[in-house]
Amino acid sequence: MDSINIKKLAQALKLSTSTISRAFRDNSDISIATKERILAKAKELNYQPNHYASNLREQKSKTIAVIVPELANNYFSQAIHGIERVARENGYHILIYVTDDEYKKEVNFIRHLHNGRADGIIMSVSGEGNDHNYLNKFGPKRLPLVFFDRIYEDIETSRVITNDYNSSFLATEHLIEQGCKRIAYLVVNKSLSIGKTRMQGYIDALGKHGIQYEESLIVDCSNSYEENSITIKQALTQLKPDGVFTSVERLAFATYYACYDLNISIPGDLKVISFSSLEIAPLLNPSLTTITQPATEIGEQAAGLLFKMLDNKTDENQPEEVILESKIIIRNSTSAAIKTH
Amino acid sequence: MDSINIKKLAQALKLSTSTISRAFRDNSDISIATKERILAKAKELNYQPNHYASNLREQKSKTIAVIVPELANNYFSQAIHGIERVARENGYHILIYVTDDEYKKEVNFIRHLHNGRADGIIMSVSGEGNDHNYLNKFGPKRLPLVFFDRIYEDIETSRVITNDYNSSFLATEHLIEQGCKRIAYLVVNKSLSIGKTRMQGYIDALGKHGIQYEESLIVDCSNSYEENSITIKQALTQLKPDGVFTSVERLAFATYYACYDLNISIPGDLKVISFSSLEIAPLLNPSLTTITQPATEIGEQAAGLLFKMLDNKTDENQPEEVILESKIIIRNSTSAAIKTH
DNA sequence: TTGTATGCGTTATCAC
DNA sequence: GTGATAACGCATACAA
Repeated sequence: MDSINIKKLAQALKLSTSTISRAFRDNSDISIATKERILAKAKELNYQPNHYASNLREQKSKTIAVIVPELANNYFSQAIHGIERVARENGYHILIYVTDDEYKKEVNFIRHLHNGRADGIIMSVSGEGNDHNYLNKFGPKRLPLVFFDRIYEDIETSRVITNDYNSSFLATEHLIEQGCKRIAYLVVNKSLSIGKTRMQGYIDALGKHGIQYEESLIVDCSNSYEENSITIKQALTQLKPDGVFTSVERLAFATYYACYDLNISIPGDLKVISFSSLEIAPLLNPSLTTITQPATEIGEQAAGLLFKMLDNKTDENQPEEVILESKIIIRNSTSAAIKTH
Repeated sequence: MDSINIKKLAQALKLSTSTISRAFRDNSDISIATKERILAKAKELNYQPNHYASNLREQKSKTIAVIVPELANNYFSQAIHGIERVARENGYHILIYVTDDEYKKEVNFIRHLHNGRADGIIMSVSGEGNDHNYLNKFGPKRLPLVFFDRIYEDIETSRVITNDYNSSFLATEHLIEQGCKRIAYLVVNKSLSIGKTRMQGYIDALGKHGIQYEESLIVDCSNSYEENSITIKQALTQLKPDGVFTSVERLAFATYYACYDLNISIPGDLKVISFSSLEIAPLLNPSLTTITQPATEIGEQAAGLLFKMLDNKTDENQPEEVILESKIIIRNSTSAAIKTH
């Protein structure tokens, strides 16, 4: 190996390795002169303390892992960006893991992260339907963990969520105010906690306005584009709703496509509102009314909570919960006017 | 520390650490019985070989770094997904670095990656305008590097690109065939190699069809949404183009917004085509004609090239170049018909 | 302020 | 087939 290391740098400077080491840590006392001499030479020889050796010594990795169900989704990419920003400020690196909504991958990732590779985990979960007690099996050795958006209710740990119940309630109410009487609710997985909370807001809003809740109007979709296309078209033709509330952006898109195909006019025949962080929602045809979550801020807050835990500023038995507000942005897809643009 | 390590596992089983170690590597000879006994106990105690110790020993990290200009962009998130998939298959982990298009961050990331943290780098560059010779300063110690999409022409290393010249030529020709006579070209940074290549296709297509190239029709935009909005509105009102070709998806969105504000009808008054990987381009108002790059495949191929290098299957002096084809998908934003929708 | 010695957790080499 | 030991590169306790 011709590569540089602390020993060679020490030799080149006729110093000991400990002095070199000190030059790279802030705390230790070392004369400014030698420190500068060392740093200069280090730069010249392109030396950097080996990350793995340092971390082995210090028992921490300055790395956090981010686990998300998908990447090609505006919400998650924005959230990750937020996490990235905060992590970078704190000198941390970020490992990315995508589960593709597969529970097994999630379990696998988490398990393999418990080998020192990461100091903490920020996750939006994928396996609500499954046994997620696996997280408790790590006992006190479990890495600091922060949930965001999609959480496991029964795992005690810090979390950043939005007020989904409220938003759903208001969204449904908005549709009602725009004249909708038969509002379908499209969800990816009814059993997901996020689906349940959002659904409850929908149900309660119906109740408040004296509209009978019909279970058939809950349309359970999947992660497959093709399947959803069929499901949604069936729902539209058979149930004949005059409003659709989708719990995920993807389902709003699918609804749009279905309406194009079926010649259903939005918002004339059908009004659509959706959870979505899409920045170009105003450019859709028609522009989409959205419940927009503060994705970037969610990421930042999640990272903030994790760093608090890493700094031992959080009582383990008192996980923190941050609840952020989403905004309903009304656009043409729920306009009471019949004519589209 | 109550945490588990190889020594404690060895004690618990009354075996030596070497035997334990062997159970976790594939090659060494070890009796099946003890191996299974070890793995079982390991699972029970939740033991995994410490990543940092292993990597310090083996001098590799099983980690690759991905550096991109931005995340909240369909192209990059799809590309990263592709990289992720291939990396995972090979048992590698992924570190993400976002430069926000800042050259300094890029240099900083790269420099700090040369401490063993990553075995290789996949990057779409941000600093074309600057001195990127810094990459050569590492000499033979430079980490294996693969460029994708945005590259430095003068750095010799493997790369995955699309045939931008061709696509631009065809895109421009398409606008001409739809009746455009004054086609503006919107670019983020003229000096970027990717901007230049794409621009040349535009210029040559004009030439082929006997249209005079006007430099004023090249509109140099920035990364700021507000600035671009002003720039584009000015360009539309002053230059009065009847077609716009944008080199980045973001500029097409900005053009749409500008047209909404200025009451310019697309495609009636102005036809728009853009490089874009947006999956919902059909849902825009009007649906957007795109040059769509195979983003996921680009990511997969880039990862593939990197692993080839890591396996020493690439001659260092013979970097590989993969050129993929983009597809032009014609939609309403370039329709010859006057009426939208 | 600087140097010496030790150990972080693992794996490879060499014995047995 | 298994065990003892050195070494990976670094950071700290302690000595000087």
